[in-house]
Amino acid sequence: LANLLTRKLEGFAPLSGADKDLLDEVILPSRSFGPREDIIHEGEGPAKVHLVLEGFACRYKLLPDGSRQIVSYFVPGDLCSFNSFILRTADHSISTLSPCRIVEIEPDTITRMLERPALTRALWWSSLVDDAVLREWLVNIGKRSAEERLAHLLCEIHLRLKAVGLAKSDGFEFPLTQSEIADTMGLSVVHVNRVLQSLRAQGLLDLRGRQVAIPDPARLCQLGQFNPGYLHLREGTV
Amino acid sequence: LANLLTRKLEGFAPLSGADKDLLDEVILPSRSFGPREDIIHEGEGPAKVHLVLEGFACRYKLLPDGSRQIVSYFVPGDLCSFNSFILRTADHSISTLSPCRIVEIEPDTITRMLERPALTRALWWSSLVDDAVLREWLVNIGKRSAEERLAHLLCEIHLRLKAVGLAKSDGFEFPLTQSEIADTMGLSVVHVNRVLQSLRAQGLLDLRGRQVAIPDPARLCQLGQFNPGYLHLREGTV
DNA sequence: CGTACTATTGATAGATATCAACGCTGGTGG
DNA sequence: CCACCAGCGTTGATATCTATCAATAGTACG
Repeated sequence: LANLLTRKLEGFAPLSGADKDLLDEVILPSRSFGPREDIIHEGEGPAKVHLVLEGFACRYKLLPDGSRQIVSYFVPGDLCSFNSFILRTADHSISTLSPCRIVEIEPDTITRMLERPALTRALWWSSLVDDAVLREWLVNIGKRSAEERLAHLLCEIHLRLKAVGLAKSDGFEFPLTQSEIADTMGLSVVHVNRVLQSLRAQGLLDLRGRQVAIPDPARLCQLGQFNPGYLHLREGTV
Repeated sequence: LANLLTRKLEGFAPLSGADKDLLDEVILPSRSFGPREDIIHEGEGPAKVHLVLEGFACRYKLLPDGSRQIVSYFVPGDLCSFNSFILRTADHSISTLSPCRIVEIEPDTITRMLERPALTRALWWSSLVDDAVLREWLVNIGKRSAEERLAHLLCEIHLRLKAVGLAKSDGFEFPLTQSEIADTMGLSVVHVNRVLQSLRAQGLLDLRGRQVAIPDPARLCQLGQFNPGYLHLREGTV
């Protein structure tokens, strides 16, 4: 299992040996989290930066009526709370979805990383890609039907997981609940269930247990109007 | 008319005299744009960074069916295309909404700004706040009814404009078309029109011409579940 | 073997989109 | 100066999508 962070940051530009050594050091002590465990609570002050090594996590916001909107997923290789390094208080919470292995990076270490121009640029790039994903999610929820939304989401996750070597070309492990998918897509659980069945019936997507099968990725991309440009991956990784 | 960029960046932390001098120099040559004029096209390579001095602009993405989703607004003091400084190609377009006065900042100048730690941090902070706004938009579109959405949007713009001295406590200039609002909120024009009428009838919001009146901001905030924390403004500015 | 969460199904209600039409306004050209 | 035109706001009628409510069945887990 190579260094996922290195692998991800090199999706932007190659790093020097010294940079990679530092990254190897960064990911040393990792911690296990159970599923549905909060990592950062809304309103908390600056904290460590978190890096997901294994499992799925998410950023979410709670609404007054108790419902929640998930605003990002984190898959292995993703940095979660980089912004908490700068902002005074978190405006959202972060929690695991599945069991996770996570590195908690100390502010000092971050500072050391930011002393290296190539790393700084790579981290910056990475956070800009996160922004791009967020914008695409906004488009997804704002403009697409429930069926298109789900197709698009699964295409995105598929590609993101492939980029870190965690997906086969015809499927991947996806340990989310239908209710969590609903919270992500701004849909009700019932409707998510029906749309998933419809996709299954069309042979586009089979989500059962913690496993997704995508028999024909191209067809799913077409339905979801999925254009991977916003992920800013290098050619080889797509 | 003070330097809006300075004013905005000092919303994070005070800047030194030298930093402010540099910012004063940065905003020197500005350019006028008409309404509905594209500034950056999706797919273009790295370009200048843009700073809005006057007017409203937006970031948007086009969909295959020709409709568009607006994913951010830019008001005076906002930096538009900071990411194009790093990413290879833009995954979205930027265009004016109203007539605008805009500064085009050369990459060299940006580099000079980034040589100053306090400015770097302030710019970073600013982009993190943009992210936070984007997340809140996602919540807005994902979870709130059309009426709540519009209320929330107008509360946000109200506060953002107040932070740069461009709004009175009971209203502001808002030169957007109902169709542009619809493209922002993931709603149809017709529905936006009806919701606006309903809000007007409730005495919460009067949008006519290019002017918005908000007789009772507190009541509007309540309807929109608007909690300004995500804007990360300093106390004084709220 | 309960208990609790997850997936599923049916029936119904509500919100929002779509289609079509019309008036108003500001600008433009004759 | 007036007539025309395009874009915007508005209205009504209807269709579609998605939420909500309620109930049941499967599944994991102590």
